Amino acid sequence: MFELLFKSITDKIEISLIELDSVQSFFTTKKLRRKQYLLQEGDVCKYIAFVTKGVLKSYTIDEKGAEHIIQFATEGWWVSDNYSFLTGLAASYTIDAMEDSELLLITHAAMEEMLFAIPKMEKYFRILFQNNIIAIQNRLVCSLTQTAEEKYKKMNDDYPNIIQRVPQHTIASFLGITPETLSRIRKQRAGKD
Amino acid sequence: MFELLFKSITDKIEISLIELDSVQSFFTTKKLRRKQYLLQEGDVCKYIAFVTKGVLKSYTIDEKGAEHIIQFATEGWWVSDNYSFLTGLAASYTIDAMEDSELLLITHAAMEEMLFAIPKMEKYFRILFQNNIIAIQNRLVCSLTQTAEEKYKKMNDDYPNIIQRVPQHTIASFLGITPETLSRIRKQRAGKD
DNA sequence: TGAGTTTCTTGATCTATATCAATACAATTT
DNA sequence: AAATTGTATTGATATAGATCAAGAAACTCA
Repeated sequence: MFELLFKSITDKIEISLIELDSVQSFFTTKKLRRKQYLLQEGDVCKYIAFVTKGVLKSYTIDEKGAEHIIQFATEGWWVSDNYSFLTGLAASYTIDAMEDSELLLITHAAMEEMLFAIPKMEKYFRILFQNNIIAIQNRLVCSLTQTAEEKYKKMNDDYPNIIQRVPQHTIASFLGITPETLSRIRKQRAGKD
Repeated sequence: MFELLFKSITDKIEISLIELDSVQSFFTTKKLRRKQYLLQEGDVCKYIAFVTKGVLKSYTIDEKGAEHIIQFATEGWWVSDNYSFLTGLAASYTIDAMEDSELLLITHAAMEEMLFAIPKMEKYFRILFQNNIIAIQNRLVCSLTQTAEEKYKKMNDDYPNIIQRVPQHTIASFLGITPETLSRIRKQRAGKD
């Protein structure tokens, strides 16, 4: 259950088994069925979640009811509405499971306690977030500069795994294009590469 | 010189004056003239920089020589190519000054030393980066969902200050639209609000 | 199993924004 | 002050991708 989290931590910082054991004690586990919510827009994001199994998506919903995907989270990734989690204010993102999933949850209070008890975990999260910034900025550049086809190709190269596990119209939303456009791109591309 | 940095720190964590004094010792100062580079694409990003005066932009350059703005940094903001800074590999962003500017610089080695000497600075950067993620994700959502006019209006609301200090075609690039489109939007909008 | 839902495809049409081009204006530099 | 360079405007035209619409697969779950 905790191996993936421990790996994520030991990849970034030096930490003893005893301390890892202590880290573990601040988390609770949760299973989500496909389509179940972890967080609904307007609620307060009580936990940040580490995915040990499954796929989740976080997204906004516009006036027309269309979803705009912020992030996919699979095994080994964190997911939350950072803004709501930090401030305690209403979340603007919805998070739900796209497959039956298993999570490690930590509340805001438990997080504070953990960081106080094991200060080196600050470093873990600092590095985690720094890597995250790099990834999101990269995605932002792509969204500003690339054509629909280039975006899809890059998605294929970077996250082949996600493409296989997630419906096509959800990929389209993640890339900021319509499902119709993605369908046409795939048709054109068939056979390429 | 260091007041703005100290403010940024004390806004986020509890820290003594003695420790702040120690923080200060890890930085060097630098002045940049308008149009001078802090970092050129392909070089290694040796420093992260805290802006105490002026405006900088970080951007990529495409095959056609067009700039795509990643970020503006004014007084009180950090700027760097995080990826290059962390890995020591070649930077994909260029950073230069749009006004005569003053910076506080810290090298990778000095940063490591500082975080070792004053571990609570990990918390400062963790919070800084967490806030950064919120901001970039927010920008990403806007770039995926909003029209050119909505983007420009939001930019006006969120960063009126930047709009006044930065040429219009650079704002356009930041928003992912052409200068011509921005010019037309401004014409239409004249008188609105 | 089969009725309902969800997802994908394809075609016809529309539109926001890009591109190309020319001019005018403003700000630096010599 | 002239020359150079950078910036903004405006018009004409092109186009990538959106939207609308309808049918075909592909799943799910009673």
